Amino acid sequence: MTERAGTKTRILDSAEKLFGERGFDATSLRDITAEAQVNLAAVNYHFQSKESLMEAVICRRIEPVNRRRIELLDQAGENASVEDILRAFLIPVVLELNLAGVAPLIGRCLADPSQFLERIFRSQFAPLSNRFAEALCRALPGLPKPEVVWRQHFLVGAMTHLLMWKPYLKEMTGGLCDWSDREVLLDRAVHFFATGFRAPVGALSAAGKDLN
Amino acid sequence: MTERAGTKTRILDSAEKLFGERGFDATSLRDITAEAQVNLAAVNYHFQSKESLMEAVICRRIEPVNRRRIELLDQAGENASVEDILRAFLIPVVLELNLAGVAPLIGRCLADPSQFLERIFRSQFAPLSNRFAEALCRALPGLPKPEVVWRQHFLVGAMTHLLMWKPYLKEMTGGLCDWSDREVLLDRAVHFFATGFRAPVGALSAAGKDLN
DNA sequence: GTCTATAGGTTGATAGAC
DNA sequence: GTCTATCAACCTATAGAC
Repeated sequence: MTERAGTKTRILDSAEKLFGERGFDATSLRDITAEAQVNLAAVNYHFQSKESLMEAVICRRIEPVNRRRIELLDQAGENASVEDILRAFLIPVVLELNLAGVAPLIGRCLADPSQFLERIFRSQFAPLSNRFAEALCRALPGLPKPEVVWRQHFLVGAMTHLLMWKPYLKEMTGGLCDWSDREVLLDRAVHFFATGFRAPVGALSAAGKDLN
Repeated sequence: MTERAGTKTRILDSAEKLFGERGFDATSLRDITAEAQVNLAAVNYHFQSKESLMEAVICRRIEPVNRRRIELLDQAGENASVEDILRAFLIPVVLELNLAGVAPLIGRCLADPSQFLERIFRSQFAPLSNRFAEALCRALPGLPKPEVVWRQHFLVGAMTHLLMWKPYLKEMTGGLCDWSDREVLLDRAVHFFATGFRAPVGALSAAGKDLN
């Protein structure tokens, strides 16, 4: 950390930062090498192509996050509550992600449907989603699987949005919301989504019309 | 509709389709003119620049959606329930959006934080968000405003994700989820988020640990 | 491993004929 | 309003010296 990092690492770090800030297509290899203060050709030496670099940048951050999620899910055991499951899913990104630039990057991956990112998604996220869907079905035996998967889709969307707009959130909300206390944010999200997940299926939304 | 639309309209239609499918940066003006079967120079004649075209494409779809949201919110009245408010927010996109290509486009706008789109966001979404935040605060008097805005952030994220991945959702979920019945999807989303919004604040998420 | 130089293609934008 | 032709800038990727 105190020493100047190697060329390969510096390329990954700069690419991570710029991909997260501007998106993949809007970031050129020249932007990256300028930021990393390395030669342009070094990118094609260490990585073969821009796509390979993108994949390396993404997997470097997503793999440990998803490994950790599975680890926490396993720790929660067979009888995990909805809260336990949601915490296992959210803690690695909301609480444990140390580098500020990583959040927007992961958000981009989930927010940019393209042929390339779909491939990444399938290999990195699909198995994870299945594991969590199973756990949620066990914790909520009254809920049909499609309902669980829909609600999981809502959860992933909210988490993605959270990550994507993290740098802009404070000014967007006039200072009302920010990421300064991650533990509170985690509790807030877990509480909100656990309540939603526990909503009994079948009740028409209009049913609440006369409740308040 | 039966007649061949004007050049300007065809450019807007094609740009809308391609921007939604591939994103803004990944779509070139040449892609658009090829799809629209018009000359490249026509873009710079009818619109001044690519950015102006983007703005025109976005505003053409978002303005009526947001106008309709306000209209439905006003119709719901002063004593609107959470469900009423959520329906006013979601109906114009989930139920009333007729063109298939519009959904991914709107998703992109909310999923691509950039200086340019932030400007669009501020002008198109910020006033709307404030109106809905006020309505939600009125419907949920026990909830502090920051909590309402956080939960609104979750809602917008889920809706964005819904729109973005609409074309891929069915295969992503192994056929479990799709947009074929929009009314059911609307009810599902309204019910889920209304339940979440009604969650009493202050309860620690861990409190649910022993509930099931 | 790192550099210079450059190939080969694409981009957004425009000038000027019709 | 619509076209052809073209510009200058940018891109990714690579060849080859050191």
